[in-house]
Amino acid sequence: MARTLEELAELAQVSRSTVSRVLNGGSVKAETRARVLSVLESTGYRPNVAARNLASGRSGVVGVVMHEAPGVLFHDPYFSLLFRGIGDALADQAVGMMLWLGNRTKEETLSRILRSHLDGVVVTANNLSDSLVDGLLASNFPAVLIGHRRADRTASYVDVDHVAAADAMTSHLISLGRARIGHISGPRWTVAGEDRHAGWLRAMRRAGLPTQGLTEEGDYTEASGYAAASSLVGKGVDALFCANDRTAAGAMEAIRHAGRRVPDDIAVAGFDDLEFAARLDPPLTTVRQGVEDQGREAAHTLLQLLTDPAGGPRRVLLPTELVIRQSTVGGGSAS
Amino acid sequence: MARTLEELAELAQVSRSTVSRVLNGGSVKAETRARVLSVLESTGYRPNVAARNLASGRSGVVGVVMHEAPGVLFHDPYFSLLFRGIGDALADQAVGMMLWLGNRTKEETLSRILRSHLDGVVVTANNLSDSLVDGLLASNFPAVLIGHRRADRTASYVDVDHVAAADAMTSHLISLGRARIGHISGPRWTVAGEDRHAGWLRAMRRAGLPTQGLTEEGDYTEASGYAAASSLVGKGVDALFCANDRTAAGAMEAIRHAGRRVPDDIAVAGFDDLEFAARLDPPLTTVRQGVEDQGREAAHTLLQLLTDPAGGPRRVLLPTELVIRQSTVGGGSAS
DNA sequence: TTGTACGCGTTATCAT
DNA sequence: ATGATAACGCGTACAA
Repeated sequence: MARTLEELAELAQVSRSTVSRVLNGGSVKAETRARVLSVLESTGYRPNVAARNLASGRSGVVGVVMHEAPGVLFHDPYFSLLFRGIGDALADQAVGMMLWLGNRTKEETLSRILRSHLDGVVVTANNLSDSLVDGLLASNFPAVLIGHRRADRTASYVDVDHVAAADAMTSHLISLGRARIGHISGPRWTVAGEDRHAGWLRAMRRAGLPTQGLTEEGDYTEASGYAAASSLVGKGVDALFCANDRTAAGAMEAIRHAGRRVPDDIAVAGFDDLEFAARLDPPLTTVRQGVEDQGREAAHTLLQLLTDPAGGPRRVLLPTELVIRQSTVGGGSAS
Repeated sequence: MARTLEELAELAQVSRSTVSRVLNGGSVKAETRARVLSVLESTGYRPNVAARNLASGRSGVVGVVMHEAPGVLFHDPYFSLLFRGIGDALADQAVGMMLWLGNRTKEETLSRILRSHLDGVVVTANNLSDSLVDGLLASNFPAVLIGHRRADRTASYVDVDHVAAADAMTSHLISLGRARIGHISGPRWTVAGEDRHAGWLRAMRRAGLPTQGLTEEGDYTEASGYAAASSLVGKGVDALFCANDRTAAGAMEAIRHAGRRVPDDIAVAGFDDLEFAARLDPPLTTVRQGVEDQGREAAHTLLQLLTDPAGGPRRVLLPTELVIRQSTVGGGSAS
């Protein structure tokens, strides 16, 4: 049960430095490396995090900032999945985290973070403009954004390509022969709201289809989906692409109440592929985005950023997947 | 902008050790202390966490274990509030945390925690028996439990006195002249389910009231409240004490559907005082427990435990508060 | 009461 | 490729 590099070195008949090198990827003769690795393995050595941090000038703790109202934060599976991904990845690398959940004002949170000796932060920010993000970036604090894009190219972020995914979904609807395809967007001051709308618009224009009057702005809730759909149904849409699954659920309800059928009269598509989407009647066609993966990836990206700061900003776009179900392709549903 | 003890020492014309002493509460001459403190203040010094941890043999990171299914974990405001409290308190003390949210099996989680060089853990465990808790305690790992009581006196925990609170609420109903008071409990293998039931039973027996056939076991959901209440209404209850607010909401629904009125025919009380409780019709009488405070207190307790391990296990019972609203005392509601 | 000196376990910079 | 050795910043016996 060797506890220190020193002891390992003795067991492997090498110096501390060599052991440290094999641990951190220095250049070591293959034979020596193998010997050290076997000792490493047999002793179940775990490096002392505090010592490592001290020597390398880090704190070993990164911040996780989700500055949201408690209701939003914990009612939306999006954040919960993000949490799992981030927490899991960090725990895996034995790095601690500090949570900043909006218990205070953004200014207060920002100044605390900057003083907190954190190595870096993972920040969720769904709004196009966010003072906390601005402040963080302005101070050159190592940060990885989730669900946030910026015009400039200085920020590191992890996201999905909302525009491309929305375009793909809209194209799917078009390929089914639908022509009056409405869109219920999220708030246009959010990244997802704006970008998914842009994707819809792009696909529609490319196909030469009308877009005028076919957009309603919602707020990601079932209620807003219901209201928006009620209005759009009156405008004779034959398909609805909704900004998220919850909105789509509300829209399907409205369509049903209007005496129309899904998908026969109006096809409906969502975004997220939350668990309930597959259990709707009919099951919802939607875009699957691996939220937990986004969290995990963001943590990894931050750790890389810290390991190699010279590498410049990292921009990671995770893939999405079209999940085609009966809400667009029919399939003998009785409803 | 002094960064190290050394620099501070120079500024204050004392030695490193003296500065360290005023920081950690050693004995220092008042005059000297004042001088050091003023330097401390003016420089905005922040100790290097890594160095401190290394010197004192800690890791500076504590675990937060909420081994629950994602649905439960993030749909229940209980956990979200706990999170805020714990995270806030830890961030305040500049200590990091590592999240263990049940991404793996309990065995895997346990073994990882034990190898993770964590200083201690805060664990939520609502079940009377939990293998993760057992394993943690068996290995003498510094731990503070939340919402978990144990027969033995070796564990540290933070909780509210469910029995006393349930007794108080039941007594409130009794004082209103109600005599056939039913109880819809949580699952009896949970601490809250068992203890709140015990409190109800205690109050009823003390008052010499009947309890036979007046209990139904629910599972904290609205649906179970509805079902249980439907059954109990048939048994002629004139009051219902429910294990939590959600159950109470379901119960009120059932009572209304049965053509009875709240509170005129049947008084209803809940437990938790979640946000929606006050907005029910009629507003719900319930027991307020400061969940966020429990989280904050648990974090503090753990830090104390780590600072002074000789102090033995800490047991903290936080106060609860009876919140009397119209669901028990009437008050001119038209419904 | 105060200061000196050593140790904590790594990483990083030198020689070799 | 490998091995000494010097930091890293703090706590703390021990000495004064």
